[in-house]
Amino acid sequence: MGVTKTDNFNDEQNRLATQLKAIAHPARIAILQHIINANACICGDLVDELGLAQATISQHLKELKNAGLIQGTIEGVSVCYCIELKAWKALQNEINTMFTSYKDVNTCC
Amino acid sequence: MGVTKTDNFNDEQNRLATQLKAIAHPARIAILQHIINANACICGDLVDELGLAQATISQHLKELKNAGLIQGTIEGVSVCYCIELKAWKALQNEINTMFTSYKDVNTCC
DNA sequence: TAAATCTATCGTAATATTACGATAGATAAA
DNA sequence: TTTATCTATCGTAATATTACGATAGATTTA
Repeated sequence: MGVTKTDNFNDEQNRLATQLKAIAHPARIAILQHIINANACICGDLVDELGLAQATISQHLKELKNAGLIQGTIEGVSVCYCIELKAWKALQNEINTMFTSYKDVNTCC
Repeated sequence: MGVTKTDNFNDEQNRLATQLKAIAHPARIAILQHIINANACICGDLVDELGLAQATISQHLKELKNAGLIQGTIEGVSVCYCIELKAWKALQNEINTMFTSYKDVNTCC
């Protein structure tokens, strides 16, 4: 198969999984870190930085855009990408909620 | 292709991506939530809870184990799983570091 | 207008992931 | 010992992901 059985899970679980998948790739992590470090935005120099083909970078950027985590603005001939603060904070929150929901009570096996 | 070019990225980026991938699936999120909610541990009732085949659940558990996020203890005929606190906290920290590294300075596009 | 530059998309090949039935192995119960 | 119960693994089919060359579209420069 290869199809995730989305119906078996609730919306929250599916949405969180989708967003996590968006950042669960070294290239996309590197892209996000680069955008963050540049403080402002970044365009096609990601291609030089990451050593991946231009088509590949573009594809990764698209996935981050689809996840709503970044936003692109056309600037002349190039495109400037930056973090979408709202979605960024929201995802951070959701992840944190999951992680902090585990209280270490020594009742485990 | 389909092979991630691991060599293009540093160890931190690759490790983080691997662990994120481990939790970037609704079934595995549901499994983690279930383990957390049960407070102690959980065995094969995940099969009843999630509506996935036993082989599928076992496979997901294996991936979480491989990521070091859970730990299983044999208890008679069944196996009891629980969160691996150390790895859990470590991942939470790494993720949080990434998210908080973004300071919203209004210099973006 | 023509050439140059940058990015997105298409098509495609290689590989990974997801799910499940079948089955094996291990322990408990009869 | 035999049977029942539970979990892991194997094999496999369906689908998704990753990467890249080629190319198209859009804008700027010459």
